[in-house]
Formats: sequence, structure tokens, C-alpha cells
Amino acid sequence: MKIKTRDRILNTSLELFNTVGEPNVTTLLISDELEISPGNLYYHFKSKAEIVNELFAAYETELMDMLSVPEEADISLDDQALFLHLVFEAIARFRFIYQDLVNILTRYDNLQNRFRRILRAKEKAFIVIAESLQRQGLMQLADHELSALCEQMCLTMTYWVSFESLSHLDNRDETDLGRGVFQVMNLLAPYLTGTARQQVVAMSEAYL
Amino acid sequence: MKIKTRDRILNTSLELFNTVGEPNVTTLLISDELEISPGNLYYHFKSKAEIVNELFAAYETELMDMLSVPEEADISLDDQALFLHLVFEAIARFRFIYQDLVNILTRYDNLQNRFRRILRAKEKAFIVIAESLQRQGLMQLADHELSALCEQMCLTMTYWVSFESLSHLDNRDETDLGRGVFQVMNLLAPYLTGTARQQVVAMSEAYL
DNA sequence: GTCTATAACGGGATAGAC
DNA sequence: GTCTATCCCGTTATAGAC
Repeated sequence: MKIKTRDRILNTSLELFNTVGEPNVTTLLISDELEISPGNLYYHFKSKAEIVNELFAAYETELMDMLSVPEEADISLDDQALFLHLVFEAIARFRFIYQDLVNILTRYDNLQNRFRRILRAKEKAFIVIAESLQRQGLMQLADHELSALCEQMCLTMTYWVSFESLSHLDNRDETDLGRGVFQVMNLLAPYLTGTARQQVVAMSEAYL
Repeated sequence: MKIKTRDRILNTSLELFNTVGEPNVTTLLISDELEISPGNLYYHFKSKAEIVNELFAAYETELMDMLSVPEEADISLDDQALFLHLVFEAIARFRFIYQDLVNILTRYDNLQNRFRRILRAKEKAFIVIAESLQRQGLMQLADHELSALCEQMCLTMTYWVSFESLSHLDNRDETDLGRGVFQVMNLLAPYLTGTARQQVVAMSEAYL
């Protein structure tokens, strides 16, 4: 059974947004790419903003789901690495949002608060994880150290994909998310106790 | 003696770019703000691109100067903090470039390679500094650890200002650069030996 | 649902008078 | 150097036929 036009529009838009940047993508370009008429596009979406909004919403629900980390569970380092990988994947899949953040957030201003909510959720998730590691005796940090660390992880998580595609724009458009995971885990490493630290170092060896 | 119109255009453009984002700033807005006619603006600059280019060039020379760190000198932690502060100041002053990086770099495509050159220079500077610290016996890192660390510092340096203004958009438009300096120094801290580490911790106390 | 116009608007840029 | 008027063009969005 064929994919609905509406969904094809969403898919192609996402693809184009990610590759050439949302501001550079006109509704005409989208319809051209799909080989449908601009009128047809506007039959399915009343505006370009609606397309952007719908894509953002998809990103939002996906990420918010992911970020609700259970408060009491014992989280292993492997769990964390997996968690990071999933989040990175989501960010990479919707990287157009990040590439022109301010621009997008100002032009579609209802997104501003929503994006910030997600950011806070991210930071919260890191804190929950870090606290779990502390409870398990894998590290010992003062409160202010911990919050600085979480902020740092959050920043890295937010910008890694952009940064990576910026420095190595050798156009292998598949950014290596694993390296991002490693980079964030590495922020944690020096604070971990003996064995746990070895474990992270071992993980990182894989990326050299 | 009065400031030349040409320079007033540059100043106001920079101001507007930083506050509302370069893509949202029309040539009309600039001339309005200056209370001159659009025609007058185009007498001084043949295009908006020329304005952007000139501002970028200013940023470029300023930063490239800063980043040429002497290879053999012994760099103290205080030196480094000062260095970071200066770079952060420059970035903040030209933050419009960073806020919509991909957008700007694609629309004015001669900027792309130049920006990347600056990025590489940044990373180089961090490596020179780190190696100086090693020579002074202030830390001991394997080569690959060192390069991961420098990359991390570079990333944080690049995005701190944007990240900060994003998370705390309480519109006190003066971002606290000191916190950025601290955040980068903090990346270094866990790798430093005893006294040096204390010194960084002490610096950081100032920001709590 | 899909098409072909075409309207409506905004932003960059130029012409020519002063 | 500065102004006013205007052109040009790309982009979003709509109207109406099929």
C-alpha cells in the first residue's frame, strides 16, 4: 500500500531541511522534489509553518518519552551509553532544528518555550543518572560539581552533532554518533572510581 | 568629530544581527534604525552580503590574532583563563555568526572555509596550551586523551555563549562570560595535579 | 487529491534628483 | 552623501478547474 502524500511531504521536508537547512527550503522546492504541484502541497498543509511544527512535534514527543528516566533505578554505564546513543540518534534525525536554532526559534516563536522545556528535561535526565551513579558508589561529587558536570554534558549533547558536521565537513553525511556518545561519557570518566573508570576508558578505546 | 556613516552602519548592523538574528534583519530595518534612507545604505555598501562580510572579517582578524599562542612559552592557568576570557568576549561580540551558523555559512558560502580555518586555529591553540601545561608537569595525559580534551574544550568554547543565552533567556542580554571561562577550565580540572587543581577549584568557587 | 494559474507580499537592489 | 521612487524577483499562499 502506498505512503500517503501527506507523509511523503513530511519525510521529504525533513530530509531537505536537514541537508540544505530549513530557511533555504522553499515550499516550491519541496513539491518539486516530490514531483507534485505546490497547490497540492498546500492542500495538505495550510502553511510551511505547519510542516515545521509537525516535524518539531514529532521530535518533541520522541525525545520527551526518552528523557523520562526512572528516578530510583540503578543505571549502569552501559545503560547510559545506550541512552545517549538513542538521544543522539533523535537529534541527528532532526538536526535541522539545531543547525539554525535561533533563526528557527524566532521565526516560529511558539517553538521557543517548547525547545527550552526539552532542554530542561535533558538536564534533569542527566541529573537523575548522575545521582544514580552516586548512589551506586561509582562516583562522589559535591552538589555544585555535579550540576556543572550535568550542564556540560547537556551542552555537549546539544551541539555535538552540529559541531561534528562542522569540523569534518567531508560530507560523509552520516556523522559518527558513537564518537558523540564517547565524548559525553568521557566527561564523566575522570570522576568515576577505579573499575567504573576503566570501563569507560575501555569503551573509548573503540574509537581511536 | 562625527562617526562616519559607513561605520555607523556596521555598528548598528552588528547590534541588530546579534539581537534579532541576521536573517531577520533587512536592509530597511538597518537604515530605519539609523534614520537614514535605504538608498544611502546602498551608497556605502553595494549589498547586505558586503556588510556581513566586513563584520565577519573583523571577527576573523581579531580572533586569528588572539589564537596565535607562542609555542614555547610557559602558560600559567591564569594566563589561560585570561586567554579564554578574551576569546569569549570576541565570540559574544559577534555572536550572530554562531546563532545561525549553518544558515550563515551556506548563504554566504565564502565564509565556510574561513570559519573552519578559525575553528582549526582554536583547536591548535588549545593543544599548544595543553602541551605547555604538560611540560610544566601540571598534568599528564596520553596523546589521545589530550586530543579528546582539546576537542571538548573547543566545542564548549564555540557554543557556550549560544547555549547560555538559550537556557537562561531571562533577557539579561549580558551573558556572564566568566561562567563560560569557568566551564572550560573545569574540563581541565580533573586532569590537573594537586596544587594546580586546587587553583582551578578556587577560581570556580567565585561562580557559585 | 491533484493540477495550473496567479495573487499578494516582502526584501534586495538601482536610478536619478538634490 | 543623502534622499525618494521604483523595479525586480523569489516565496508564500489562494482560486478554481479537473
